[in-house]
Amino acid sequence: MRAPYGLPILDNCLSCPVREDYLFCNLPPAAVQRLQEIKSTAMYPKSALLFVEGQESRGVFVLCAGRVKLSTSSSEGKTIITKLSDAGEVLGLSATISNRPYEVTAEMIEPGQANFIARDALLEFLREYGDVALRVAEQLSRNYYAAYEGVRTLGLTTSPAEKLAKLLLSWDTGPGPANGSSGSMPIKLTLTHSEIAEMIGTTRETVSRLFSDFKKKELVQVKGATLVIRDKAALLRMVHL
Amino acid sequence: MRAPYGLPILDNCLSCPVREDYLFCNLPPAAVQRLQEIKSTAMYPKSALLFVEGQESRGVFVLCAGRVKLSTSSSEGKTIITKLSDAGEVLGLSATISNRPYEVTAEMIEPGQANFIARDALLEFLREYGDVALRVAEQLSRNYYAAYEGVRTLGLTTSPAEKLAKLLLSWDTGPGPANGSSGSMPIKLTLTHSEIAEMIGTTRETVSRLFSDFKKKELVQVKGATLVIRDKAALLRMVHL
DNA sequence: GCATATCTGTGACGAGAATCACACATGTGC
DNA sequence: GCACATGTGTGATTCTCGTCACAGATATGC
Repeated sequence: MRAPYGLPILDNCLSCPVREDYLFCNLPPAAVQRLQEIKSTAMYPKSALLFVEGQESRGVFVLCAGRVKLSTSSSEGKTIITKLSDAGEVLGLSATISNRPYEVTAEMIEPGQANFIARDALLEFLREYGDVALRVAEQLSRNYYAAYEGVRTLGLTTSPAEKLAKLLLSWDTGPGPANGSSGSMPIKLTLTHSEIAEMIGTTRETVSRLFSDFKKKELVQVKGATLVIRDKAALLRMVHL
Repeated sequence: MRAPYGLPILDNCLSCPVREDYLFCNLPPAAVQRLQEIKSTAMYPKSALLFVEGQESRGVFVLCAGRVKLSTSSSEGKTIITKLSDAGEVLGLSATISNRPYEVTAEMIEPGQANFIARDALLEFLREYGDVALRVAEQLSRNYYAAYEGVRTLGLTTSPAEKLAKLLLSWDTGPGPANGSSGSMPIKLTLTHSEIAEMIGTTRETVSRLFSDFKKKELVQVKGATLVIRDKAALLRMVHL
């Protein structure tokens, strides 16, 4: 097995490297064995498409390494990014389970690796391991809540400034929720301004201007692709959800 | 048993008056019997609240008669209506199943009747009747798709005019999808302009002006609380999703 | 049927974001 | 290291839509 795109192949890709509460984690050994049999692993370069909006759903992808952006577009070419997914997440689940076309497009934003599980094999697997089916229900419920949060953000937020503040805060992996004060961990900016605009439903220029504003007001600090939140409290004050 | 609010009590409230594909329809007799035992029925006047956003979830409501609006608000008082529910629908399912607080507020917009099923009884019932649990998963998936559609509408639609056109079309129960021509069934307007504004994320004044525009352009015709779509094709042309 | 509350229509005005245009910076591949 | 593609910053301009204000129209309750 080759390892294209300069990445080592991960053999333990289903062994839940990050968190313990992912869909296929902590399963009985027999189930894990079965999963290993029905999955197929592939490497993907940056900007590879795992699946495309409207395409007949074939199965689910379990992301092992790399990051994925999920997006949807109007016929007029306007695009919104609905979610960024990290290693461990399962993509295409709702569409596969309910046998509808993929509702979003999944594109790698950095090179990575994913396991594919075809629908038929997955359904059979779920029939065999009932408790995993329950996990699927929970995951679907999480999907719903995530989409619902999107509705709240898009529907209740007035200004692009507020949306950007909310987005930056959602990226913040600070020292804990109770710490409303200033400093925070640096954030690696993997998205372009255009993509950020697509996440908050505004234009690229507006995002540029907002970053200028935020820097001027010393809310954030940007150095290359690294962003540091300097005044988390002020950002929180901007968000009225 | 009294019948307040001038409405007769519906005894066959779980017998699926409208469609056959609702959650608790076409169940085996034993399951129906069990449901009858664990449900409790109540009448509600207009603007009664079945449950409130943020409130600890107690169980689900099966709407028998009347209509309900589901909404969520920001701390600043801005409100969006996420959905209007009709008789037959199950309210509060996601929150109850995943044991989270209700994510929306459910308010009667006309007097009606609903069956309440407490969480514990529901979960026990689902454990006993596994195929109903599957139906629940399907319903959750539908909830997800509905919320996802909301994201698309709010995120990809540019103008309030387009959103209103889309909303009116969604209310249209015309002679079939293939008929893109003019005439359509009259629509009973149950919402105020303020509420319509809350559905499409704009202001009351803008909705008023849009209706004026639409009337002037002979897209629609309004007489009292009755709205008729006169030029469906033109409305469709306005919607670019 | 009258009084009061709620809803609707419209004008004037201004803030703020989209659009267009272009210069400059930063990558990326060869 | 150079050329080209991609990304970023910023001005000038336009225009939509939110806000405020108020008058008239409908409901609603007593």
